[in-house]
Amino acid sequence: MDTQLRKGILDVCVLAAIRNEDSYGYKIIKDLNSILELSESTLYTILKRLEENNMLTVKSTTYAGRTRKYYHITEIGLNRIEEFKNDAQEFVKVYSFIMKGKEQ
Amino acid sequence: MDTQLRKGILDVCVLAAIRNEDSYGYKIIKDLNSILELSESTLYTILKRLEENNMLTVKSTTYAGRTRKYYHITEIGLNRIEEFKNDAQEFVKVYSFIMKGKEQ
DNA sequence: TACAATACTTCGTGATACGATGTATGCATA
DNA sequence: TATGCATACATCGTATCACGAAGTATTGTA
Repeated sequence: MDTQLRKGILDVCVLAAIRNEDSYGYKIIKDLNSILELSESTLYTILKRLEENNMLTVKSTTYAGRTRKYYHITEIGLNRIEEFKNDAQEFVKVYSFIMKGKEQ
Repeated sequence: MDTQLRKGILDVCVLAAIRNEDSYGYKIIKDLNSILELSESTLYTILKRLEENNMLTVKSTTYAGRTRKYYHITEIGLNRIEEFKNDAQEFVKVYSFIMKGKEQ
């Protein structure tokens, strides 16, 4: 997929990956893998940003001797997903324009 | 619309705006206005990039004493629009994942 | 004689994805 | 026991991008 378009959905994908249950970096990558390939550097950059924007909270734990950070979505994060619905509708409108060369 | 998502469609929108007939900056803004607001600085940046990427060609003219640059889409530009179709399909897949929390 | 509309240009800034690289542990297997 | 792979997170630097601000110049209009 085109890099720029990708940028528009990565954030929300990560939020969606932790919406139903808390998860951690490595698992998020595996879970998203079938729908969207994503490197570690990219994911951790996004997770950091999402935390700064209060879209998720972090809890550090230790599992089998390894550090593991669990991410939990916040109300603001859930709202972000909802807003994406509207954006997707706009996207479809613009898509129609692009394909048919005319609006609606 | 979210800035990042916007970035993913701006290029293709501009290409779509000149697909059926050559056009110039000021007119492109007016034409796209109903579907997508777009400032001059943004558009001219995009047009320059599209030219550098050989997605369009430019022909300078003078109309009523004012400089007017006509942009003409190339084969590569048309291909870009076609590729966007595939990207849009992927987008829809990812959208389903985000909304339903599951693939397919 | 102002002011709006037309038309294009340049500069600087803040976001962003991502490759490269690094650190550290547990586990299988040769 | 040594090697390599999977797990797990972190940081740095770079390229790309949209966009506001500001500027230049002409035509038409109130």
